[in-house]
Amino acid sequence: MLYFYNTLTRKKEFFNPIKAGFVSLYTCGPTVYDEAHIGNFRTFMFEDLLKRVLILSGLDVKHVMNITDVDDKTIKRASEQNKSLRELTEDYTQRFYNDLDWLKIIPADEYPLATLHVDGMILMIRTLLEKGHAYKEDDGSVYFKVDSFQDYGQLSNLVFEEQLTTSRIISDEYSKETAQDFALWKGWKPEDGEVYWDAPWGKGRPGWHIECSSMSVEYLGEHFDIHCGGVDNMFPHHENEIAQSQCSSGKPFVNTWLHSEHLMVEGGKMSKSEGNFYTINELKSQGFTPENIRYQLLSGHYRTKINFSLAKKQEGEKVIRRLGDFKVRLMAELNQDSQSEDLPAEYKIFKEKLFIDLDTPNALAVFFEYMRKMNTKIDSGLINIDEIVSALLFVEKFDYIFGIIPNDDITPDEIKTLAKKREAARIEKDWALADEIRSNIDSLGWEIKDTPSGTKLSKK
RNA sequence: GGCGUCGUACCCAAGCGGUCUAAGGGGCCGGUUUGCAAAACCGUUAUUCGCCGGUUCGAAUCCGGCCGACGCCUCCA
Repeated sequence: MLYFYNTLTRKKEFFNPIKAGFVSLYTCGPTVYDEAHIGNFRTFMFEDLLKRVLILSGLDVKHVMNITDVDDKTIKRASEQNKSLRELTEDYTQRFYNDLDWLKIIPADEYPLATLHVDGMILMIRTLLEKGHAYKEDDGSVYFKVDSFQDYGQLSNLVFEEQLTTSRIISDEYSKETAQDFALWKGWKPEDGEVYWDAPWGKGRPGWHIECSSMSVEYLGEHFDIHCGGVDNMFPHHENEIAQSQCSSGKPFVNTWLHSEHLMVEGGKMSKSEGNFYTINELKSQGFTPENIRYQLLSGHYRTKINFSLAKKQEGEKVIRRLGDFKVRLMAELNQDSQSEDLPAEYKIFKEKLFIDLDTPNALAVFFEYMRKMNTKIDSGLINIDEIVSALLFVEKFDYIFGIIPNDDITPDEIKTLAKKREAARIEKDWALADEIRSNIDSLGWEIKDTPSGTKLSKK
């Protein structure tokens, strides 16, 4: 039983896929004119979480994420750097994939590039023109006629007559009938250089919103289950997608819209135009691990603003170490065979938390309490093999969702050899030598712990 | 100006009218355990939920006002 907060209705709703057992999921991807920042990845991480929870619940997911590889910014950046549009966007797209991989985000099934799907967009624009939802301007641009779609504003809950005319609207360089009309097609201008496609109404390039409408239809059909993005995409991007898609197909577009809140940095929104952002590479060089970033991003609920902070890094390190130690401890107790495949009762509660609008903070709390309970049992020696096995199964499920338990043995041989020498010294009760070796290991960046189940090494 | 979110311990963060003398995590301090250290475990850290009123038998939770932070109103995850 899955429930999600649907932006369209502003309520938590029971999730019922269009086709039983299958979910069609579209998530707005990056504009590849620069490296993505941690704020962007908050959204991609949330979408990954959503996908993992859908899969955990037993559904098959088809996930499509677009890559915006043509727009004002990409064209501008390419020309500044004296590169072709293709060179620039391929580079940043690759970096984006690398960052996703590093963060342990499950890849989408499809990453359609806007530039390879212009034909579909032209078709959709033609339909909109034919149906009277769009009009051409003298410069070769085509605009969507917002007045022609009665439900415009339903997602973002905006009433346009009352809107303040902001400087951005006033300075809008395109001519159109009414301020809120938006571009489906942008007529070619000299600064676009080589970047243009031929359309029946003249050469130019697609507007931003049309790519998602067109590509989602192509990969998921006219009517699909879930569409998500950051809150800032609610308006205008998603609002415009709804308008385009519903007017062209005459059918409902998306059943469930999910939006993640912004990531803040020093109390303000992280954004490229403000210049206050961290890229993944910057965080890497600050010593962040993927697990630590995942912990920071997943320990708050996706619909609340969270502040990304270096201060929370220590907290993350501690939590990750505890979880890793717990897993190692369970493995060490795994000394007999067991046929048990049962998960502990707490797993059911854990799942229920996640199934109600991705409640990661409470799911974490459930797991931590369980972990404490199990540690106590192991301490007391009153644990049986079935409990160990089911705990390990729970750990596996837990980490499938959170992905914050680091991968196993990465200890270099040099350190292992030292640890063995120290073990020998300890058996001889040569504490001085044992301590000397320990401090030696310490200075090499590794920590040694003597536990009831043996000596353990971990990276500091 | 319009729409909207948030303000809970030293820090992060649940809570959505009674089970709240408020979960979970980090930190601090004290303890058990241990060759020492670490880990693990136990205890301690909010009679109180930005402030002021109201509704109610009952409010962190609902309503009103105020203060403060933040977001959207066509670049934006």
